[in-house]
Amino acid sequence: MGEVMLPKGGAMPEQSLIIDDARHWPVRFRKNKIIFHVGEFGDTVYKINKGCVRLQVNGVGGSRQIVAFLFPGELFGCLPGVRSTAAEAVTIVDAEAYSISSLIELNEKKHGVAEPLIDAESDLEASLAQLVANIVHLPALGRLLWFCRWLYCKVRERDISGFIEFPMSHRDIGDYLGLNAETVSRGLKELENGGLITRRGRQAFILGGAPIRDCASTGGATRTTKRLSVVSET
Amino acid sequence: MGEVMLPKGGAMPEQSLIIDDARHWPVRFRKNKIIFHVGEFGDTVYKINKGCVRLQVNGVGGSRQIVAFLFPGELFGCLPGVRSTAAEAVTIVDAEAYSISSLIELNEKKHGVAEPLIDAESDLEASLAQLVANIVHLPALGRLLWFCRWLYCKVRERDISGFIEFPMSHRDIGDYLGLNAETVSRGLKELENGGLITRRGRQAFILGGAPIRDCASTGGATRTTKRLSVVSET
DNA sequence: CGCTATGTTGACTAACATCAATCGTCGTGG
DNA sequence: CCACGACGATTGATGTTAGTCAACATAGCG
Repeated sequence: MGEVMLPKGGAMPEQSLIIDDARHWPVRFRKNKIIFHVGEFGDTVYKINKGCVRLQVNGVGGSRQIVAFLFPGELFGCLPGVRSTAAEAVTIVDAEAYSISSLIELNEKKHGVAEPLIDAESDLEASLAQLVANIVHLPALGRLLWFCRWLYCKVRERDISGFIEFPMSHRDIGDYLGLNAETVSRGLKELENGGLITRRGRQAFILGGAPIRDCASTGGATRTTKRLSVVSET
Repeated sequence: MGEVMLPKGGAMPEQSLIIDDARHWPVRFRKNKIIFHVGEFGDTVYKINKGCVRLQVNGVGGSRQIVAFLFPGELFGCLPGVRSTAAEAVTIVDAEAYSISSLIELNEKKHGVAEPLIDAESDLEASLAQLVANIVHLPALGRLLWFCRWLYCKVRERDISGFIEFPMSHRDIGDYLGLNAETVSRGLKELENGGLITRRGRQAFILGGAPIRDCASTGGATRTTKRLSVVSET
């Protein structure tokens, strides 16, 4: 109780290999390309090889709510039927596409095919629920810190000094966390001032010097650690 | 674009009858009884016959985030494996429990068994995404009006004058909409003053005199209809 | 009949959205 | 190679909304 669940770090492509016996083909999407719309009928499952995908819905007044960012090794579009969210490429995306009919066929011959798909949807629901909880109960700084820690677990590509890079814009981050781009900018600056993250250039950062789980106990950030500290009680 | 999706009104028990060939048994939960916890392994699907169930996660600092309210005819716990949310009975609940292994078995003999389950999860994801979007982009009054309209579609039990009753407390509503109980109370009062809803006694209400789709154009509420009007452009 | 949970109302405050202006970077085309 | 334009990031000033704290009312339940 009271802890914030971080997704299991890193992609697990080995688990998804079971489905590779089904018919599949490579696809590539350019930046900001719409992969599928909300409400359209879908019979294709995707597995990301490279890049970052966002799932989103169109909110009121043309606003956009991003509900998930997906990274290599992850599956999306696993439930056949009407798409409950839209999918767009944040960066250039290389993915494998699987036809659902082929997966169903395969599932009848071999058990365990459906499991990665079910797990993917289960994870999506869990992370969505956590997202709502965090948006509602954490202040802007807390949400940003949570996002940075989450991203740090997800993104495996690091440069020589351990920096990772934001694949998405501040506006994307804001549309995910329920903030606007200005607040994202201010918040990241404040986290940097508090020693919780370090930035270099435009969009590279690592979590502050200490190990991840201690990040809230480092730094003398005064008011920042008030409700922020709750986030790191893993 | 820009519209708020309301869930398809009313329960559709006839669709779920396909799964009734699987092994199932009646269960009853008392008010506030925990049906399953988040993170525990689940091999049971439930179909509500009577009452109201909430799905929720425990947020930071002991706070609670409700992610869905479910009503008669609806299924929950459809994905086998680890529960991504907890489930609790809002009222006394009568439900049917189905063992997943029995459903899987049945699915191999007869097609279409999995569809109601998949649809249930698809609906859950869609409504969760809409919930996030509405929490982020609508002010308190807008969220409450959206909730009332949604409830009015869902709850089929009405008394002679068309009133329906809130099954859940103001705190529950607040934990769903990202508001606190005080704001819920104030907001409902303001909606009533604006003629958008009518209350009688503690928790009964109907949507204001006009047909539902015109509810935002009725009433002279001045500032209320500013961003509220967007909600009703169906 | 009292206790507890829930709902209501008021005053105050802080956090974040909004608007606006500026800067930096990248990509394109002359 | 440089000029231009577009997009994203940054910074500042200001206002509104809803959270918080507190007190009280009411209903439900034993």
